[in-house]
Amino acid sequence: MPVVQAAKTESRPRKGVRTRESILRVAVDLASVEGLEGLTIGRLSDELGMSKSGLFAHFGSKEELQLATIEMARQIFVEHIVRPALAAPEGIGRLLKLCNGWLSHVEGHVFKGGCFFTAASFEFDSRSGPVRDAIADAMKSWLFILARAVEAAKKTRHLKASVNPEQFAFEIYSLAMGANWALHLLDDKTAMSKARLNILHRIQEVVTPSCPAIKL
Amino acid sequence: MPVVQAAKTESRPRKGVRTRESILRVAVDLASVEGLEGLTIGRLSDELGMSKSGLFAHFGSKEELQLATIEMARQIFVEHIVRPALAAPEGIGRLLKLCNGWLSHVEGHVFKGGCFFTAASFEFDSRSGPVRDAIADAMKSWLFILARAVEAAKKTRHLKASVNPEQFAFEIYSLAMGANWALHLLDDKTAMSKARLNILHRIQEVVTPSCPAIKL
DNA sequence: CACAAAAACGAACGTTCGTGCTATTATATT
DNA sequence: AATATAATAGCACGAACGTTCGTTTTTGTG
Repeated sequence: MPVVQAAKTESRPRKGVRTRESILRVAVDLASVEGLEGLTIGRLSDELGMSKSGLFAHFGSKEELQLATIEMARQIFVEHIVRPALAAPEGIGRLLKLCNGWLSHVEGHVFKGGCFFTAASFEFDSRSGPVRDAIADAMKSWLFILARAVEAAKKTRHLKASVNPEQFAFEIYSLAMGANWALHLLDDKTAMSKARLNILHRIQEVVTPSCPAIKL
Repeated sequence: MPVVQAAKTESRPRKGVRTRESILRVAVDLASVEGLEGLTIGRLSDELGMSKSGLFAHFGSKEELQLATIEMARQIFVEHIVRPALAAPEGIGRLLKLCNGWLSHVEGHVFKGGCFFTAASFEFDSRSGPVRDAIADAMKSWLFILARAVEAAKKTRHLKASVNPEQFAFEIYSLAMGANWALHLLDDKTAMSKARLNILHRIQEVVTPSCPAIKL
């Protein structure tokens, strides 16, 4: 009587989940360039040198593939931007690290085509369904993390008590999105440093006298 | 001997150009929702109750259709946002009218799916070719108009001399894009009024004492 | 090693994509 | 009203889409 074995701790994952993961890593990059709709099963299987049907079996539908791709992008994002920032102690330092991490990941090479979620946001913002919801969810989480960092920086008396965390997080993120836009669409190499100045300036407006010197 | 007749002034345009225009009006709305790649000739011809081939003949290729759609969107944008603002005299008033016009067109119904160009920007920002170039061109024009309005407001002594027009225009536009994003993806009804406050606040930072009271 | 389960494949489905043709209908001008 | 031209429709194409199926290969385990 064959029984599904509960995953042993530390044991090498089954072949299936390993391929699934490698598929999704490529899918994320492909989608960040071509969009989540432009992400095609045929194109993806070509890229990986495997058959369409073999790949397809891992997901069962295109929508499932899209959702899994979003989830993978989310993990990569957390790994590269959120987790490193959480290493810093709460306060202005962590907030700056979040901002800088986000800006770096846009110019850097975490995703091939700039920020995965920004692209996905504008692709699905006028649609409905599970994919759009998943993107919106991820974005709300990110804004929440940013807002919580602002709130914490208020608690450590680095930021003025008058600051509205959600509002402020949103402002900062808007400036960051603008930088992503200018860098990729307008090919403006100076966009990132300008954005760093913009954000720094905006933060500087609301720091308390007791806040240590900041830079990005 | 058939000769191509130069368009008589004030004469009703040929049937061809009339249908072409009505096609493009629908195309703009469709593309603002489904994206410029999602804009499909079959879907578009269905929407208009005409044949694929008949519609196709107007453009000769999908890329031409995309380019024409962008051009039409540009005209609509100018008509609804730029031209009304140019009615106001140079200075802070015109700048505010530009900002307000843009924000209104996002919540309003100029394009079905929010700002056409913002969506197109993020769809094509990692690609290359004529379509991407056309979008980038349109965006540069818009930023230029915005920056020129800032510059003019400096000349009229409404804004401080220290303001960098390009940089400032970019900041304002980033905040506006953020509002578009929050409204449509996060379905945040308060996004627009928040954005108005954000932008107003940012402008207020750089007005001169001689500048009249401003509001958005 | 044997053998069941999992994973990958190859071929084909019906549909839609963009794009050519040719024929027919509508328009505009003499 | 006749006629040349412009506009549209009809049909077909090859390719790619997402998806299904039955078969074969690979993998992990007793």
